[in-house]
Amino acid sequence: MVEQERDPSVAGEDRRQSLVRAAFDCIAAGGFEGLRTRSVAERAGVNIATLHYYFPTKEALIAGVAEYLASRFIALHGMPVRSTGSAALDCLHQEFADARFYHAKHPDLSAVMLELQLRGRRDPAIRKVIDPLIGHWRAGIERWMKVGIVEGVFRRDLDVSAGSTLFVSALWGATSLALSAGKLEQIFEEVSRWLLASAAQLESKRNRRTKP
Amino acid sequence: MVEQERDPSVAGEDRRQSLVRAAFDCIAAGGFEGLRTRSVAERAGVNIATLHYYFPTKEALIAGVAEYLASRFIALHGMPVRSTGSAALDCLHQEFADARFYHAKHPDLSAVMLELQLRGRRDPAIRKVIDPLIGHWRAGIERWMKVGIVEGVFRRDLDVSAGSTLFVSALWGATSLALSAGKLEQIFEEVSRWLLASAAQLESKRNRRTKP
Amino acid sequence: MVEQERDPSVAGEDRRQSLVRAAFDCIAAGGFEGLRTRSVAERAGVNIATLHYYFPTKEALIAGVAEYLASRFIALHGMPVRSTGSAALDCLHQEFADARFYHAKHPDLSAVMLELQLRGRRDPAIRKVIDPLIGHWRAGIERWMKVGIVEGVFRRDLDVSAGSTLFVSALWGATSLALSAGKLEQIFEEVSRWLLASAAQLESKRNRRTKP
Amino acid sequence: MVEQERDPSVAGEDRRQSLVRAAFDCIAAGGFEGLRTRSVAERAGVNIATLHYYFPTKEALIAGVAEYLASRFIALHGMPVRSTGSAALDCLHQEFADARFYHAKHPDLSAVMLELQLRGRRDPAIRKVIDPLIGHWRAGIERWMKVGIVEGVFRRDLDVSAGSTLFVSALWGATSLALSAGKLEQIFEEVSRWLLASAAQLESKRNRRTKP
DNA sequence: AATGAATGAGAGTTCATTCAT
DNA sequence: AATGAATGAACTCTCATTCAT
Repeated sequence: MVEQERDPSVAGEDRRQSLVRAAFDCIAAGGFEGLRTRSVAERAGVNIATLHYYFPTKEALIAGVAEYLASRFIALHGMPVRSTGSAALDCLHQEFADARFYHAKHPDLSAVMLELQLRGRRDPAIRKVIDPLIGHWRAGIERWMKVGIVEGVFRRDLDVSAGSTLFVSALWGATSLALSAGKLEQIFEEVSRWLLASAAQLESKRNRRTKP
Repeated sequence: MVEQERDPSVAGEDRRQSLVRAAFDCIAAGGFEGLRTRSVAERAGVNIATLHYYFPTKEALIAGVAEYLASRFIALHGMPVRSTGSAALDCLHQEFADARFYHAKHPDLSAVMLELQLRGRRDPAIRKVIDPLIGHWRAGIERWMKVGIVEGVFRRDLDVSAGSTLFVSALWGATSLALSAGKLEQIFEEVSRWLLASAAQLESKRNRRTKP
Repeated sequence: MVEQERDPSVAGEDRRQSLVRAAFDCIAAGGFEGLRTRSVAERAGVNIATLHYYFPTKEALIAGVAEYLASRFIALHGMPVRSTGSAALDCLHQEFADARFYHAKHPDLSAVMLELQLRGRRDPAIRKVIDPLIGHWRAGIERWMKVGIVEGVFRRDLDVSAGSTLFVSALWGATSLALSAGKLEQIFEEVSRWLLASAAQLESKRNRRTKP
Repeated sequence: MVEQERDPSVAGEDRRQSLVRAAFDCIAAGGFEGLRTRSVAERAGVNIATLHYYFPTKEALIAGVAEYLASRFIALHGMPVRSTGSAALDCLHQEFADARFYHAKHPDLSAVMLELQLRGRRDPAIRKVIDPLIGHWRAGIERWMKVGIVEGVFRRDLDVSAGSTLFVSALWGATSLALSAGKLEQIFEEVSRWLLASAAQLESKRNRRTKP
């Protein structure tokens, strides 16, 4: 995505970064199947030999992409959702908002994420980066679910371990299936119904949100 | 998975099939990234030129795999789950059972499915096969959700369109993230809590299931 | 040396042979240091991919050259020397004549032999072909030395094991140092003086040879 | 063989020397085929660009190695052999002792010598260094052979020109074929028989040597 | 229907060399 | 004097595809 013209002032770690970014963009555009070191070098505006100066092998470059993705994944967030009165529900809603945000503004991010995760099935080096990322994500969800229960907003009998796994699975599947922003919003409604202590409570929360 | 030894009596459409199956196995084993026509031909026990006699290009072969997958996906099912008294809940439970079944007995099926779906992002020919497959699946879920509502087992206010999408997303994500059979069973509990008209009703259903 | 134009009638084992010969010529011309598979393929009049169809790796090609050399080394001989009355002396003289012959008519043969032998220091696969070749050669010399002793032409106290080793070393060194044909003839005189039972006997033999 | 750690106090001509020595070691270890300027620079503990500051091209570096070899070849000697009473025979015996010495203690020296000599076939710059070296060596042998004749120890009819060539060829061949120390000693016995005026004389010489 | 042989294009990687600093 | 960064050219090897048989 980011076009990178040759720039003599860029050097060292910056050049590494620009190569990783170029590789990232190439993967986003054509998947691993179509990833060519020459294209990456070209996109970064350097010679193919320069790529190998920074990354001895293609694998090393891909590992660099995985790390880069991890950093971007953590850094980016969609617009904050309006409060429902429950910090927990807000937070989970935020996850959906982020997914919409990625889908709309950074489709490459989720594309590369999916590519890496699928490749991770056969590449332990990638698994070592991606699995913790997803694990960390799920753990965060689980923590907020506990908060929601303490808040008295979520069901008492919610199994936070299974629940967070289900939540992550659903969001992952939605990303994988490339659901539209509208669909994402719709299914969040159902997620709310699943989590909230009562339908009545949900309604009161929603009203507060939509009529502030 | 299916070992295919060269058999002189096999001819015509059968040879096509054996090539598609070989390609399927290759994709299951190494993904698209590692798919080599030579490996496919070898696995099918024929010459590489023979492969090209039946499939002019690699793309055509892959399209064949997509169609083959569609047929297998519909045909296979896991062991039937025990009845909960609700045909609808049974059916959705069956979906989870099938996912477990694929995961355990036919990991190649879900692997190839995931590969194809991801590739579909860049390949309209594949999308044309995979998207209807998933759409058909979701529609089936939606129909059963309606039945569940009519049965009086599922919540009245369940949005069957969003609900079926959420259900499919969750199951797809679970497959993609390679959740264990145990985890799958756990998250189905939460899916039940989400769908059922009341927690009490769930309990009564569960009791009937576990103590028949 | 042998230019090889693309010839559709050439196929199978013949093509292998033409590739080996081309590699042989390349090594003769530029040593291992300058051996390029592309040059070999070009010289054989085929595509580089064809070379790899017959020889999966460069190493395999080199092994083929070693075997080819072994066969040529055995097959070729210089003009037969005039008899001195001693079969043994004639035979050893013949060895020198062969060396002259190689030097004059097949300089590539000795060049490749030297290259292979030097490479053998680091390449067991080559040693396995070259060492037996030299060993076989030395054993032949040793046998003839024994004959010479029995004939009464060679010294009684000649140590045939050390002697044959010395003989081979000298001839190998002479080849390596690229001695001229004239020099080779001269040093054979000294070899004769070393081997023969007496100087007188040598003279009488030589007279018989030069004045038949 | 000579490990050369980066030393800031080393400069100018010394740095050149350390690079040449590093190149020498690399050739000894892997031959010309495997000679990489980067490895040489690394071994010398300097940057690859520094190597090119001192040697504009790889060829120049190799030429430097050839000269370095010439200097080392002259400088080194094996343990002095016990006297046989003949200075000439002692000297030739010393040559064999030196060959054994090189073989045992400085295998790199003979390895590089062989590599250079073989490369000299295609590289006039190397020939210009190596040929005089061997010529000088042969001339020395020839001088000692003359001394041996004057001493009355060597045969009167010994052709010192051919003889010295034969001697050098044999020793060169022995080195090339990597004869063991034992074999070298054995073949020297035969060399003695070839050179000495009579077998009786040899025996008397040997007795004097072994029972001093 | 089936194949062995052949290939053009291109893959990842290497290497001697250069250049700004 | 010395170097990190950069590169063009070339390397071995691969692969989908073609073609004569």
